[in-house]
Amino acid sequence: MDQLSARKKRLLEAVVDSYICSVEPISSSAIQKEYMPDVSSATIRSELAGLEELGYLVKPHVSAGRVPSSKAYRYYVESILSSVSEEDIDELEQAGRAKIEGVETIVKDTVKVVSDITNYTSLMVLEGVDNLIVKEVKLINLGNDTALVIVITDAGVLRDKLIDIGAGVTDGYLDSAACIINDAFGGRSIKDISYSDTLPAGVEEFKQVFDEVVALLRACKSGSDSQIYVEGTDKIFDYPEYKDVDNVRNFMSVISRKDKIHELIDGDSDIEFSIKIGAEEGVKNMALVTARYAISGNKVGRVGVIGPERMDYKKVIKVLSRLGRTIGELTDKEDKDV
Amino acid sequence: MDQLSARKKRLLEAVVDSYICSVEPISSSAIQKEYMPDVSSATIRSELAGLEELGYLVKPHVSAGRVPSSKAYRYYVESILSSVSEEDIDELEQAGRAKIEGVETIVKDTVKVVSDITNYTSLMVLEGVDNLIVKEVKLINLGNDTALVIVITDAGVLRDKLIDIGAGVTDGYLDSAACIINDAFGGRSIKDISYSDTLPAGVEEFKQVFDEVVALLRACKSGSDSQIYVEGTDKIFDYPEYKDVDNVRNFMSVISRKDKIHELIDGDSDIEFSIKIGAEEGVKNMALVTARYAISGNKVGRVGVIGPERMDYKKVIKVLSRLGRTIGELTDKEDKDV
DNA sequence: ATTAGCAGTCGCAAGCATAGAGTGCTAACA
DNA sequence: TGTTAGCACTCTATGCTTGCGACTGCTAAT
Repeated sequence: MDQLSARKKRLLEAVVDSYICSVEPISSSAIQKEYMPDVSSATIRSELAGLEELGYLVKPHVSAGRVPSSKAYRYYVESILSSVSEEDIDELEQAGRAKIEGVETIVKDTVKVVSDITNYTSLMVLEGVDNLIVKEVKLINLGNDTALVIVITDAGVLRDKLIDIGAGVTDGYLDSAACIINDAFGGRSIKDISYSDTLPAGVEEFKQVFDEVVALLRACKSGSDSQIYVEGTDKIFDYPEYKDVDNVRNFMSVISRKDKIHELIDGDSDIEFSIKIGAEEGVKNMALVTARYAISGNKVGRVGVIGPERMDYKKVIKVLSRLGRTIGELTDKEDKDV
Repeated sequence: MDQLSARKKRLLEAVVDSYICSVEPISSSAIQKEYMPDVSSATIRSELAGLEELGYLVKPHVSAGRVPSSKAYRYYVESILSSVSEEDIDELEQAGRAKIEGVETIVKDTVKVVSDITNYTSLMVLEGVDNLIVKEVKLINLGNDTALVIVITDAGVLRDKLIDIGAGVTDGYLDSAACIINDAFGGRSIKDISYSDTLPAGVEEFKQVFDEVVALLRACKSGSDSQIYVEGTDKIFDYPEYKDVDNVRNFMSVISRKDKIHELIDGDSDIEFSIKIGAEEGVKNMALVTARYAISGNKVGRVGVIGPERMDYKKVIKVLSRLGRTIGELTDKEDKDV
């Protein structure tokens, strides 16, 4: 990142701030009035020209004011982040609730709350399930040759699924199978489980069930099975950039394609804040801000918002960095409203 | 519905058909060329004027052709339906799969398939869960003072949820509770279960669990808990009417609000095809076509599509009325593709 | 280094003329 | 009475011109 003079920095921030709220090109005189009454607009103009040359600002046309480029937003965000990280970043964390609610409920609540307080479309990606530890696998006979498999991890119930078992299976058979499976997998992390896991010798009769469970656990591994929750899709219509159908379409095509979202945040799973801005980072005319999220101490994925490139980064980052606290207050409040 | 002359009927259908594919106002001469070369455009004009007076057609402006009104679409659909119902309406039905897949999976698959073959946004509403019969309720101790409740109905696993149980609960306690609960509810339909159900005398120790289960079953009753699945949201961008952001916004506001969708189809649960067209029926500039759907013989809700007012009703109705068959072929095909 | 002043550029809205599409009406016709 | 040809009329869409307003970039003076 370039080294800017103090004044250029202030200027750049002024442009971004102004633009974020007005969504119209910012002129030199506007900045002078609101931010720097002590220098003339001409001075500001020449500084702005410098920032433009460096790629931070763009002119829609020659007689218009300046608009921040994606690069400007990135710079802007950088400075917000550096000040936040000194202050306070909580690990975004939901403890306790996991026990009673299950992962899915927490996720849905969280997404809703984030969308409501930021007023942007929010999303949550479950991943990093890899690192959860299998506490127990339960097999429940449902009759009709089917059984329900429940995987319990240290972060709560991870997944349940129906599997087909052979005809005439008894509860006793399932109990034994469960024992064997728990002996094999209990205490292991999901990422360690693979198709090369095989039955211990002497209990070949449980092969079918065993294999089904292995397949299920494998399917939990990141990618193939990871869920994405989106909330507040219609919030984007509040923002003028989405008066343009192309932008809306673009937006929809991102949030409705799981793989696209994964592509965007893949590889950032260890980063506190992952921030993607603009076409160069895969989100044309948009920004995607996500933060790491944990339930009962286990990193399970990322929460964040997606919206216009000129989104209110300060607010979003603040909300995300305090989510653990905020969510408690917010859900309490909502319970009363409803 | 008005009684139209045979020629007016043909004419009206011609206009709707043309408009459905061109999405541009239809002129008298265009109709003459394509549908009625045996009469002059002047004759057609005077007939069209009649249809306009009856409210079936609208002119965007005086020197434009005609565009069908919502009323015209309703008439059009009526005639399609009457011909279909004579032919073949299968009960939309998924049997067998329920056993192994669970309700949710089937629903998700169905919605996807409908969206893919119609090329419209499709949705499915689970309701009428009321009529399912409780086969069994299972309680599974997960440790940490929590238990998993699984409700098994004649249509498969309906719902599972974690509940909080008192400390120090044993498996035996849960087994006994399950017995009592099954004695109370087994074989009954969900709609019959209410808060006035109380524990039999002499087993007050199970009150907490019992009450939790009642609450859960109550929550399954229509409305409070009914799920809506939507697929293919971005399909609408293929249609020119959604070049207009207001329409998109409108569309989004419908499909992202559960209550709105319910409002629209509430009361139609027994109707084979529920078709809502235009503002007068709650969907401005849109049409919503849904059909009854059953899993293993139990009516569980409705599947359908939502799209522009001038959607391809023939195709949609055909797809929906044959869904049972189609879905089999389609999913087979997809499995190969993927 | 900063500034005032000014020329230059561009977008945007309004005004106007024109071409094209389609209708409604009327009078004649079968 | 239903149908038709012909014509006047209306309205949209497009392109062109013009003037205004909003900025900027440059230059010369401080």
